Amino acid sequence: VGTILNKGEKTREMIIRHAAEIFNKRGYSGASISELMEKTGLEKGGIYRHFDSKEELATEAFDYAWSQIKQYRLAMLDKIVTPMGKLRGMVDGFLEKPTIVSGGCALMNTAIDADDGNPALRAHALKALNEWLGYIEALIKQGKKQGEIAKGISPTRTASVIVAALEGGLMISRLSGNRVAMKEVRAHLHALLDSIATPQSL
Amino acid sequence: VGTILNKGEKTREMIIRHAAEIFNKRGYSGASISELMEKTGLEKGGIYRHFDSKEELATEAFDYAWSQIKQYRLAMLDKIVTPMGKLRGMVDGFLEKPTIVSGGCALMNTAIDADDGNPALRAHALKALNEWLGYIEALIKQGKKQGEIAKGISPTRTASVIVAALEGGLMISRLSGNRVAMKEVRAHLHALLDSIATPQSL
Amino acid sequence: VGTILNKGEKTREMIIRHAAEIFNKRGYSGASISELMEKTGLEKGGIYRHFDSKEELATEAFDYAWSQIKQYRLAMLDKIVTPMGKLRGMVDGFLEKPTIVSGGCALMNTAIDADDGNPALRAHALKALNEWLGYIEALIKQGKKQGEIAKGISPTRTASVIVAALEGGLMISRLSGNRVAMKEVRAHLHALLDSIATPQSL
Amino acid sequence: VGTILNKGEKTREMIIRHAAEIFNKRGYSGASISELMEKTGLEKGGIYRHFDSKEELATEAFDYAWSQIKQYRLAMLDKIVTPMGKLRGMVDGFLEKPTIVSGGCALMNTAIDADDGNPALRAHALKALNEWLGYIEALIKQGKKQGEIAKGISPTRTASVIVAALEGGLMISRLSGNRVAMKEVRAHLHALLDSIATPQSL
DNA sequence: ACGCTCGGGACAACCCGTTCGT
DNA sequence: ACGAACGGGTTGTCCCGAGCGT
Repeated sequence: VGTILNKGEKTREMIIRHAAEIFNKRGYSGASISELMEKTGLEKGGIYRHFDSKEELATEAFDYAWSQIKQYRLAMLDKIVTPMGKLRGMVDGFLEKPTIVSGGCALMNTAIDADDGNPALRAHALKALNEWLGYIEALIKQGKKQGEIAKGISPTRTASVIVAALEGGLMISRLSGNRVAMKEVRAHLHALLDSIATPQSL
Repeated sequence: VGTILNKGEKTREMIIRHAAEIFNKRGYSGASISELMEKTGLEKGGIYRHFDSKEELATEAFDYAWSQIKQYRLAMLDKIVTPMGKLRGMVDGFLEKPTIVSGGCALMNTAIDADDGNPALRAHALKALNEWLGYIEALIKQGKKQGEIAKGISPTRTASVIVAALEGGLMISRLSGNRVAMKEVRAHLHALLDSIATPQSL
Repeated sequence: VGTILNKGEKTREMIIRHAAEIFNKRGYSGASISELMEKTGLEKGGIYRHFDSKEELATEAFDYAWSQIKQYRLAMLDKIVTPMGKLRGMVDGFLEKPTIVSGGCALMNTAIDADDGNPALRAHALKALNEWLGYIEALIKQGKKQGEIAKGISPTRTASVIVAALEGGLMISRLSGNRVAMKEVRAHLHALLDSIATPQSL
Repeated sequence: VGTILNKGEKTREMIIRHAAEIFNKRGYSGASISELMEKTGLEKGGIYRHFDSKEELATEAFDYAWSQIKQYRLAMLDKIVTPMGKLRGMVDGFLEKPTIVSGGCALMNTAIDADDGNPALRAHALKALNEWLGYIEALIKQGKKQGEIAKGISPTRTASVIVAALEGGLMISRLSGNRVAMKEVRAHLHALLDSIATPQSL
């Protein structure tokens, strides 16, 4: 962002950008270097100059995808000030734009793809998940401190439920080919948020 | 089950059984016929005698996995009579035994794996999903008819939320390596079920 | 022909009939037992009961094809009495019906297919070729004896030229997709036959 | 020829050279990439780098074989000036060196091999055939213009007959294992050429 | 005797990720 | 950054035999 990159670094970033999409669509073993060659216009040698192996490429691609997702989702919540507002905005954002990198949610895709074998990739996905959960938990705590959210509410539970419902809803919607499940999940989560808000904050 | 199978049909079923596990663990393109050869003890000729292609094998393997899951989950709920009881049992069953076929939930795995490319497999997963959603919706309707569930409750929403939360929770738990998320989701869903129950039924 | 065949022999003959067509179309290595299975409606075991190997099948199929060709071509010449008439009839017959077994001339196909490797098949083709050449040579000799063909004419040369021109013409015609070459060859061979006839016989 | 080739192009040409021989000997389906690997000393990857498929390899191999044949046959006729002389030289050349690429005449082999299925290869063979026929027809026309060949002679017929007889004769000779038929055909074609020559040119 | 069911194992064509010299 | 080559992997087809049932 604003960083000045020399030629090699720009190429590397360009490769990662295309790789992120390919890995997200095809999965680790379904992705192929040849498809990456086509998309980037580079030869194999040109790719392997920047990465030692497919696995390294995959992890960097995931990190890139996740950083894009974070950037987009957080930017959306930037102008909202209250924790509760941010939580509602996050839920709505998932319905409006469920997919940042084409191919679905990179976190879920990678989690499912890497959970048997490929521990390196799995670790990166886990880190991303914990960032997300942690962000929500922090919002809950902040909301409680600010009197916006009731004292008894468990940050862990709320975070788990929100992430689970959003991801599960996205999976259903993508498989069904419609947004029905996502909309239902959104309505449910708004109701959940209503229920954890303090009376005076409503 | 009690069916009498001749030799070929037994072999075919044995292949599918192993294939279900392999496909569920590795995904479609990560699965290889050679691994299936090792597991079954058969040579290629012996496998391809029963299936025309990897894709046919994959769809049959998924169908088998799904039938196993249904059978197990439904058997668990067999002795429960009320719709609400069945719903609670379903939620609890997911925590107690989240995985029937090793490698995770075959439905979610296949949904994620097949959503870009492989429309045949995707169609089978979609059918399974709709069976599940439909089963829950039917329980809700039945509960309403029996006065156990409040009239205003939307079967579609409830079904979507339950499935989404369970699957999303499972994804989180598998990635985290612990059952925290699953437990939180269970608690949340029980609260949801409490909230849709009629006062007198509690 | 008129022979009474029991069940096994009838099946065997039926297999050969289909095999002749397949081998003639696809060549030895291009032909596959599975295609033969489809055509015959038999399973592999049912085929291999009657033949020990693909090679045996191929040679028997060729012999069958050649016998069909001979039968057809000779029957056509049956009512013609003079040697010269038979020669002209043979040339004309090639234009009218260049192919008895579908896929082209079995003799040429097999000769080309088997000339590198597959000596058994090659031997059968050679035998067939010699039969044909011998038949023509015999006609020439008979024609000379009967005063229909000039004394100085070489049977070997005439036979070689006729067979070569007919087969070469057929190859050209099949490749071109039209009968031009066959017609030119026929005209030429008729001129050749004119030139070897004795003056009084014309 | 005098072209400067870089490494890849040299390898590619080397592969084609070996492929031409293999395809000419074994036919399309009888040829195998493994044999090509042995002959070239390359591994699979090294071959498939230069060609996308067996079919592409086969057509390029045929084109190469045909170019070799043309080059040799035409070089032989280079010092001969009259059309009639070139025709006689062509006929004689076929007896002296009937085969340029080992395995027989690539044109006839490919024509027979590809006439059922493999339309791409067939098209290349057809093009080659038409080049040859066209070359002879051009010689005939030129000979007529120069008064060396009688006016009434049909170029098409003469070309068809010459090619048919040569190819047919070659087939017989290769099958018989001797040159008898080729010699007879040569004698016959010389007589044919005598007969179409104008009196004064003899 | 005949035909089918089942399986073996070699081999087919082709693509993979990767390395290395230039 | 490319171009060339490697070698092991992929799915799938080949021909064939052993054994069962009719």
